[in-house]
Amino acid sequence: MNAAAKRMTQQERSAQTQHKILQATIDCLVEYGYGGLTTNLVCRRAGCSQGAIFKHFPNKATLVSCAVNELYGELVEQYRQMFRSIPDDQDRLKESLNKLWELFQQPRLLVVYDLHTAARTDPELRQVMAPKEQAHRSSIRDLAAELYPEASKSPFFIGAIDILINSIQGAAISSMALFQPEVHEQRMLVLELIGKLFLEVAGDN
Amino acid sequence: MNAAAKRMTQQERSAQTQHKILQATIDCLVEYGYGGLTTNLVCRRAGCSQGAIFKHFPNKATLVSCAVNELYGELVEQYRQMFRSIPDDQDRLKESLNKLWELFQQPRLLVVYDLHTAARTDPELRQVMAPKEQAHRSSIRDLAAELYPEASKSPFFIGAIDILINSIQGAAISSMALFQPEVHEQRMLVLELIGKLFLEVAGDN
DNA sequence: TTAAAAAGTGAGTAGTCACTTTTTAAGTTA
DNA sequence: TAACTTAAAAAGTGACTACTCACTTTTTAA
Repeated sequence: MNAAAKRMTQQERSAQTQHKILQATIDCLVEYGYGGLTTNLVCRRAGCSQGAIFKHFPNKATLVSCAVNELYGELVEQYRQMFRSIPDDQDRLKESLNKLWELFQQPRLLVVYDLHTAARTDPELRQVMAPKEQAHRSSIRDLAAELYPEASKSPFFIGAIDILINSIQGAAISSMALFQPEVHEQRMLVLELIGKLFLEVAGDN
Repeated sequence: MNAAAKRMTQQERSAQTQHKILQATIDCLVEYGYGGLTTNLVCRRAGCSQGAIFKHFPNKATLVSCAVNELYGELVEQYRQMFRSIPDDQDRLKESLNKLWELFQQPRLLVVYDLHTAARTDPELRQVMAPKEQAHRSSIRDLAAELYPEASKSPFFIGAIDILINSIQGAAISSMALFQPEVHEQRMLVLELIGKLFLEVAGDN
């Protein structure tokens, strides 16, 4: 089959299957959700045996934990790249909000909400998620402060960022149960209002 | 045991156990989440046999669907009562926002978010949740329009309500994974900002 | 009083789950 | 090369799942 992968060191071999397993776990989370995640599905998608999973990860909880690590890392990197690509002109705020909205609707982030809600009744998962979400939030705040240094001095700044994230996040979650069209209609209104709020905050100080 | 419950009509008997089962289902959803819901747990909490569940509900999906119906009904009734109790003075807006925040943090509503995220990867559940959430949202909008008739004429009104709900909802979901303190600190800031936004919308027209 | 109907019971079924144990293959070192 | 070590595959294991079914108990109708 795979003619390219011929001779590898044990370390390379091990690292490769570990990576395959983690990516497969994320894929399964996207497709089946946390509730539908099984080690069987993961190993089939990774193209390895079930035993291989337990060779690298002592149990399912650890597997999920490591996958979450991987996922958050990828997401934060994605933000940085995306925001760096926004030109520094008048429409920067509008562009930023638009991009952020898109980012928060993407399947990979929907998984994060899935994990959050599951964490409510799963203490072990909660312990994993708490620090990840903390770091995630503050990296978004830092990014916003970098982009809008003048606004970041306002005492309302952090609050405004949190409203922004929460409302985008809340919209994303509602849209999981709701069907899409209405949410998209609302998008413009929501973004306009948040924009207003932001300008007010920025001018407040 | 239950000396009071002696002679009942079949209809009464049936209705009573059906109600017990639905309440037990909601309780289990609160305590164990959607992912941890089992018919075994439900029947033990309801104090009946597992067979009784399947006498009244053809399968687990239908059981959950009926429990969701019950839950949403109770929640909407709760809103109405709560908002009616707010005095019509200057601080009404602030009071409303405070109450709303508390409402959305209560365990029974956290279950709803759980169901929303589960609905993403569970088409059957999604079909159940979609109309319920639609009705839920519009009943909140109606309630807000009743309370703030002048603001409700603004073209931004619905958008503002949605930001409000989404951001409170988003905060509630983050707080499931996060630990509590930080969220509570942010609460005042968030509510103050949303209040500003509201006043602006109200005066906009 | 008695027959029929409805409600409720609880052991049983097939299937799935996370995880283990045993076996085979691949890579490393003498 | 042969002896050894590690990785992965294959084949379990027991616990738990939703759901069923033969049966008992309670209510209704004749």
